[in-house]
Amino acid sequence: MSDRRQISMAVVRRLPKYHRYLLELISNDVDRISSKELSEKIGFTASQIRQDLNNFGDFGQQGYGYNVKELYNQIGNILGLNETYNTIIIGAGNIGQAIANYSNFSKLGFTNQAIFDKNPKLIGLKIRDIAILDVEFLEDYLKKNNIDIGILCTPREQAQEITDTLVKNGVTAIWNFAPIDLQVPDNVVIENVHLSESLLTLTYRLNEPKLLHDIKK
Amino acid sequence: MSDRRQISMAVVRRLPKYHRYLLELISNDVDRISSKELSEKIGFTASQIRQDLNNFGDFGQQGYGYNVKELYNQIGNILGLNETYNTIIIGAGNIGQAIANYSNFSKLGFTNQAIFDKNPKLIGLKIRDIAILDVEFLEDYLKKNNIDIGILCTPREQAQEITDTLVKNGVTAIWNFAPIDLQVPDNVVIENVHLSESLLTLTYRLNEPKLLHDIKK
DNA sequence: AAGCAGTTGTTAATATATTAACTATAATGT
DNA sequence: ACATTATAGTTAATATATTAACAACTGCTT
Ligand SMILES: NC(=O)c1ccc[n+]([C@@H]2O[C@H](COP(=O)([O-])OP(=O)(O)OC[C@H]3O[C@@H](n4cnc5c(N)ncnc54)[C@H](O)[C@@H]3O)[C@@H](O)[C@H]2O)c1
Ligand SMILES: NC(=O)c1ccc[n+]([C@@H]2O[C@H](COP(=O)([O-])OP(=O)(O)OC[C@H]3O[C@@H](n4cnc5c(N)ncnc54)[C@H](O)[C@@H]3O)[C@@H](O)[C@H]2O)c1
Repeated sequence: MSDRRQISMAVVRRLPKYHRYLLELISNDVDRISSKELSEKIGFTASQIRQDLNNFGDFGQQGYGYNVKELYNQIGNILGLNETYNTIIIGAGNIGQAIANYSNFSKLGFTNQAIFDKNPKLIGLKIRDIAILDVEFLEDYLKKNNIDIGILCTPREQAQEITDTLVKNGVTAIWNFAPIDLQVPDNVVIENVHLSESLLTLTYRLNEPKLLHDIKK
Repeated sequence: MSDRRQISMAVVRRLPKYHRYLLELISNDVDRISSKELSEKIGFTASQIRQDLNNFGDFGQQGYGYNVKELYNQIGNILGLNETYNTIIIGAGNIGQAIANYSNFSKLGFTNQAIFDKNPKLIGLKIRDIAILDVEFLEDYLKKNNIDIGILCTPREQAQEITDTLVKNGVTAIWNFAPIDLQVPDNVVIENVHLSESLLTLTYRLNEPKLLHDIKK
């Protein structure tokens, strides 16, 4: 019987970490690993590791453990890395350029096909051989090209409008760096990278001891 | 009695979002808001909002709701934004420069005091008036200056070594962009921004419907 | 001034996530 | 071949997080 329980985000967010640690094991020529050993490296409990993996299949073998290479490939497949992805970046500012310049994403199967901006000073420039195009042509471009993921790097004010254009033209995944919660239909997936929020959790924790001491109930 | 229960990260990660929405309300001249109204905007349940806030104090008033400005300030204080922070960036590449160029952090009280790199081509250049220094002088610099937060933007291979230098010289908070789990003593707080992991959760979700259908139990 | 509607703080119930315990099985050594 | 050990998969127990319920209180209306 197929089993369509949806996997919780808590589990999903651990998967890339398994993937990363398994790659490290491969590069150290480790062939097999038990949940217990992996537990000690990765910092999850052995039980959690077995639970997590079992959501997706029986990848291990009793008395033996997991074959590192096979598990790495399986998790890669679960994460969708058996496919390749066409991306575009909208907003060629600080973050947009940083992402465009990062070469490692292509190793994972991501190909950035275009960059869009509205600033005439940027339009026409190239980043790693990809020209920055006028955002005016975004809709047109989307109609002619099959884009899987939109990487949204514009200021907050423009983010929803760009999102609407992306969604209207068939993009179903958005990696969003703007500090806003985008409105999209149910079939579109969004992953937010809210850097300021991330930074504020750090200052929270820096001050927490003092803070909790001061709270009187 | 003071009450030192430690607040769960689930709660802490929601706090910056409250802060952001409250600022938006302020800029829309909204004076007061109930947990129910806020719930509709922010997308948490009203119950959760009241629970979250009550961890830190009695900020609302029955029959009235919350005073927006006051709550905004309270949450700012909880997040440590009543203090200011000196930061340094280590690694002046794509991400390091993107962060250095971003002007909004200073509005929140973060002052980037220096940038370090080991690439001679970068050393001496300036980003928003801050010179890029030779990382050789990092330790020396830390001994002479009071730095609250290290922003780690080097490649993975160098990240632990830089971390050790930071920690050894009194830095107790690290905002880490390198794809590695840093080892630090208990008193040091780390916030990871693992961009590749974030992107992989997106591809996971793009493929999830097909994936779960294929899993046979 | 009294009563009603609205809303919090708080406690209780439920749901979810994590950890532990157990069972079945495979690998290994004698 | 058999016994022993290791270890996954799975079920059960526990812990955590979320949601719901409700009593206490406030502000507003009449
Ligand atoms: N850089 C950071 O460290 C940082 C930190 C936190 C949040 N963010 C967020 O990330 C996003 C990008 O930040 P950034 O620092 O790269 O900003 P940036 O100003 O450097 O870049 C934004 C780019 O978007 C372009 N743009 C504006 N409107 C556009 C439109 N309609 N279509 C296409 N392009 C458009 C601008 O011309 C600019 O080049 C912002 O929303 C910002 O709030 C950035
Ligand atoms: N740019 C991205 O989109 C992206 C995505 C995912 C992860 N990351 C991670 O973020 C980190 C930075 O990425 P990037 O794209 O900015 O890389 P980058 O190569 O552009 O920049 C790294 C910088 O660190 C400097 N450096 C190297 N060793 C150093 C040392 N010991 N001390 C000081 N500086 C040193 C290099 O000279 C370089 O300027 C990396 O760990 C990378 O894996 C980046």
